Amino acid sequence: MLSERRLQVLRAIVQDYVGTEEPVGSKALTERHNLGVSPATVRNDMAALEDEGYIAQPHTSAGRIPTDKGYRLFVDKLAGVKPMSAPERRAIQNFLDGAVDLDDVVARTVRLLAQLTRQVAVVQYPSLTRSTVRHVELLSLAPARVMLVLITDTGRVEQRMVDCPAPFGEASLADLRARLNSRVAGRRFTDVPRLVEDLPEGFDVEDRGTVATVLSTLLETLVEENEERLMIGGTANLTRFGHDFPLTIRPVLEALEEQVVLLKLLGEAGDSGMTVRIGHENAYEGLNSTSVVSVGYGSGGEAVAKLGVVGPTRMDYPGTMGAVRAVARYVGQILAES
Amino acid sequence: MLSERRLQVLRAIVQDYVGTEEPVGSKALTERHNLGVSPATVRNDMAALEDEGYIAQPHTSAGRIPTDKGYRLFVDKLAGVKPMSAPERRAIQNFLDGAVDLDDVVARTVRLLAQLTRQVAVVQYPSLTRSTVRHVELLSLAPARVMLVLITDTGRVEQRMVDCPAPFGEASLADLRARLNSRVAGRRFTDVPRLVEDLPEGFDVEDRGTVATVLSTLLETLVEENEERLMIGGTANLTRFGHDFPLTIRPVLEALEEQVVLLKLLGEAGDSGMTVRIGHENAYEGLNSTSVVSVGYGSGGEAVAKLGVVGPTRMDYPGTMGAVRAVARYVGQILAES
DNA sequence: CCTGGCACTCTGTCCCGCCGAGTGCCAGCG
DNA sequence: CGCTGGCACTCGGCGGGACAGAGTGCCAGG
Repeated sequence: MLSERRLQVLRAIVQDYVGTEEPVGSKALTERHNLGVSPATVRNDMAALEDEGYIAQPHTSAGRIPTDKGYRLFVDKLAGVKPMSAPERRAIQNFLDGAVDLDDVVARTVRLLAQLTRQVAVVQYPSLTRSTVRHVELLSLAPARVMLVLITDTGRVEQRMVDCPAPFGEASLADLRARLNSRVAGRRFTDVPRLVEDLPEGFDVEDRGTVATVLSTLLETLVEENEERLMIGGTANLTRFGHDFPLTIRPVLEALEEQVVLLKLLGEAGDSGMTVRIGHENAYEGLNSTSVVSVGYGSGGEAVAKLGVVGPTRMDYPGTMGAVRAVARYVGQILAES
Repeated sequence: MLSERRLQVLRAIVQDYVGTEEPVGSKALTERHNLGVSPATVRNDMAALEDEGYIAQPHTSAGRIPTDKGYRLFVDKLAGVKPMSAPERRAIQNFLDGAVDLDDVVARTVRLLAQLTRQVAVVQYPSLTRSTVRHVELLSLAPARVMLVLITDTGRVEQRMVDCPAPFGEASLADLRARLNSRVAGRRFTDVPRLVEDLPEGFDVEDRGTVATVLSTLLETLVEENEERLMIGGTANLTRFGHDFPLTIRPVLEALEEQVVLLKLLGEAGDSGMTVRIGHENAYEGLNSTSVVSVGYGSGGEAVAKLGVVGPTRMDYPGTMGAVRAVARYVGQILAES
């Protein structure tokens, strides 16, 4: 167990290193933080912290920098979440309130997060899985061709074309539309399969095939759309990454383009509360020198999707976490209102 | 007027510089291209080319590099468009054929372009302006609340919420839906305003306000959606930009995030044929050290949107132009089929 | 357990000199 | 008149050496 002062030293090292981007030495530490002890003492503490793996030296006789393990301890025990100031909160709210539709909400959220944190922002579109059906519309485009439109409570619209096995009259279509909506409107997506299971039985034999086809397309849509979309922004902030540029930035840009990677990344994060993944804690190799701060957001108390930022492990964790949390909260409110 | 040989020298300089990324000198030129003359002669030619502003020296006694003006001449007069090889064409076709919907087509196109050119790819979604209406759907969500869904022939779906000035019955809604579709289905977006102008007149007085509201929302959607969307990819290729990294790359990343800038960029490009904007020819300052190669694409003979790539002025113009042209052609085919 | 002192180790940087690539110019040649 | 070889000059890049500064580890004393 580390003594209280050693923890303070670690905290000071993290703070200074985040601020200056340079390895921090014992003398500078005692000058900038009044620890009440001499540099020599701090040196002993640093040696201990290094033994434990919390900090490291780039080379002999250089200052120390925190390791991933050091940041982890810092985040878990030494630093809180820095709340946004009142003006900041107002600014967030104003900015998000201007959104006109779901796309706009997501787009604004990305911009906002990127600006607030000066890092790369990632926002997942509200997931279908946890949302509910507002309406299902069926349109006859040709005798044996139906367009299926699915509208969700988060304002998202998905459409699919259905080729029917047999011609399907307007009357039957209207009938199906009515029955379908009465069963699934307002229900959760996950419940839909169960709810429509026996629906074909109420129809004429010659229409059953078509009904079944439409239903299976609907279910397909629900599943497929779990291949969720996301939006990223603030990549220009990557230029503030470090000096050893191309090498660090390249894999990050690649990762950001691979939506699959990002979705997995967000998916792995805990479902409730804020998750911080530091450096090598990220499964994807290209992100080993970055940290990901993410949190779920949603219209009710329940999270429907996640958002977060990707930045260098050397980031201002309290500030970033504060911004991420605040933005998630307000986005949730906006979604609940609309 | 420049002599034939001087043009050859310019061409050789561009080719070598693009290949090596290093200023090219007279000796190296005579060795790598058999111009049939001595370095001294080439030096005289280079001096002339420099006087005319086609090439420049980074410092006294260094080799020459092409200027924007030099690239311009190269593109206009000295180099053709390098056609894709047969296997490449097959690969393009195979890759694009796998797409399942419009989003997928665009996404695949971006990836493909980025890979082929090893640069940043930009693909504009097919514009609504030039496409036609497939169907307009109206859904009653509440007595005085209607959802408007617009489906285009390119498979795009847009939806808007409409708050009506007065309650609107199901029967009226069905009536409006039917009349609206009979007028606009299959018509071009640009014709819609004219076609629906007198529609409210056929309705009861108490419904006219609502009908007008719905129509104006529809028209709004058409206009607003001219704020067209686009997709970009291959930003990781920016890392191959040059040595003076952060300075060059930052404004480019910023420009890429500003969809407005990009749309303007594509919009400024000529409507027919391929457009190449080199360095300072780009109005946006952040892109002064990049070139933009763009071309329209579309399902018929007509362009419905544009696509292109953004790369360093020092790029392989013939190859890039060939790839851009080929991709645009195949995307057009895909759109025509679906 | 903390402190001041001391010797040691590195890195980053500046300076210098050299090398090589490239140039411009000129006189000569076909 | 245009091409060529030769020549003197310029300049950036690179390697070596010296130096300063920051930081460390260790030790003896309070």
